[in-house]
Amino acid sequence: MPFEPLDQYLQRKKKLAEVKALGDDPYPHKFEQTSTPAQIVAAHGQSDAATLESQRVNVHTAGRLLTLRLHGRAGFAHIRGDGARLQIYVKFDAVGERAFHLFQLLDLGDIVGISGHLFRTKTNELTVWVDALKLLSKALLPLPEKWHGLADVELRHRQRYLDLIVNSRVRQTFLRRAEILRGLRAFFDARGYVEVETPMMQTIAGGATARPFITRHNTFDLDLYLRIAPELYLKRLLVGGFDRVYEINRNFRNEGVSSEHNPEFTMLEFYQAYSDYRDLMTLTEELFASLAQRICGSAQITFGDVRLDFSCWQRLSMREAITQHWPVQAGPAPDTAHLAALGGPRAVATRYNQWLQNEAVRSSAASRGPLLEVSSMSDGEITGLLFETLAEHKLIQPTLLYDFPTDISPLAKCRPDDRSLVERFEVFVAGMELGNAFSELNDPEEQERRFRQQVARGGEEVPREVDLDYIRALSHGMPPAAGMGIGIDRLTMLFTDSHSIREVILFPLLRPQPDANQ
RNA sequence: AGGGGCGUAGCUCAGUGGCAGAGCAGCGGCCUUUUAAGCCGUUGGUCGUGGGUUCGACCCCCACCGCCCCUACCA
Repeated sequence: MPFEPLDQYLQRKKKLAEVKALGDDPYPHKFEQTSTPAQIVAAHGQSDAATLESQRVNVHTAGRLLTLRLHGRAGFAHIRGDGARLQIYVKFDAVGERAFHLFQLLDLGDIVGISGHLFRTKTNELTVWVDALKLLSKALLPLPEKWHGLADVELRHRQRYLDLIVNSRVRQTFLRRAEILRGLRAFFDARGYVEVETPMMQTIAGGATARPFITRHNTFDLDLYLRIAPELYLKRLLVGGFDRVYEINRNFRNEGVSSEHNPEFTMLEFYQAYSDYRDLMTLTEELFASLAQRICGSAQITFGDVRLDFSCWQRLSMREAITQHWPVQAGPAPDTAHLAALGGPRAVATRYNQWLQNEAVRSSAASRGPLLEVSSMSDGEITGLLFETLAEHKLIQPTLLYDFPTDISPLAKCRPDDRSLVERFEVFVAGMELGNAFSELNDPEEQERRFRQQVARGGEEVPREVDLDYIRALSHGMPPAAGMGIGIDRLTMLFTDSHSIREVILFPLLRPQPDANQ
């Protein structure tokens, strides 16, 4: 079917017919490439004209035509393959009438195969002196503008293929994402972890609190949820005797989109038997430092206008974070003992709300933020909310935040000395939550009790029923273990200096356009 | 979901209450070492969509659609 711009589409169809009339197949099956443009540039980018002349390096290579400068009976062009640009020179005398005619029929965006030898032009650019030319694929649609490229963010995401052709930074970002995944696998493989895959379609969406997507299996006549976390299955594997497992794959959460959220996102989850969350704190610091080293060549990386140092971590309890980031204008900061006391968090939240209201009265302008709605919340939930409101986005340098309230951590083991807290920490960098880890609760009776509490409280983010098979698995005995989840998309944002999650997901979810098929 | 911003040629962008613009891409020429090639000529528009105000709307007003940013939910 013809696409816009129609005039150019039809023009290119006409050229395609002329190519066929020359006896050429515009879509041949293969082309023997001896080296890619990237390999040629890498191997000969430094060779001078005399060296190239004496060596006479012959190449067969291919790529997409990006620029074209015709000078009558000769012409220059750039092709790009494997991420690198290579100039080619096509001369009537060198290729003959028929091939030169084919050359004149080419459009920007066509994919061509060429053979010839390397030389340097007057301006000293490495160039292929073409002696044979073949069209490998006709492009019926034009490329975006060669100088400014494709800037419209929406178009870049909807037509990522164009973005990748035209914007080399985008290619670099996704190559780096792949390198991060390789680095993660290398890290865990080297430590004796087994990579596994667990169900993404589940009958009970557990392992996190989030609204799930629902889908349907026809033959079983069964509603299924797309998983919100692999956690409960990975821990079944701990029961089964895989003492170290990891999984890297998609989770699906039916929530809004933002620069830090996409409904499907990639998580790494790993579990390590006979360990607790302290071991994972150490492991986390090693992991981030080794990734930074592997990806950026240093433990320090640049993100926006800040320098992040992964060789130097801050460890902070949730209560300390609230105390430290309490707004000075709102009066004296609450101390951690106050936050730990029964009813303390509620009193602190009330004081915060009163300050907000006074502030709103004083300056008729917009208030500093919405009031905290804490009436139906427990102390632990309020503590979590206070942290998110006051401190989360201020944790820029790598931080391990620990001492989470038990009420917001149904899968974590309590601290032996304080049952209102669990052995859990989260990783914050650049104001983003990147990871979540804890000592895994393996007492089946306590786990069942906590699940039942959750279900009783209800809400769309909580499963409607208890995952009894998981409780049964725990009842067979799960070794003491620690586990962690790391958001790969956000991790990639950090290491590619990207400030929207949509820049690190090849095809982020966008609302379909009504005329998308026209 | 709420607030703010944006939407003009295939792409990148100007523009004004009074004939719709440029560069690139395209098309026709000239050109056998150019590189944002150049020179001459030229095609291309439902100005996001639908209403309204006006003698007249791309411009002002309203609604809707899409994207971006902030806030909320969330990782």
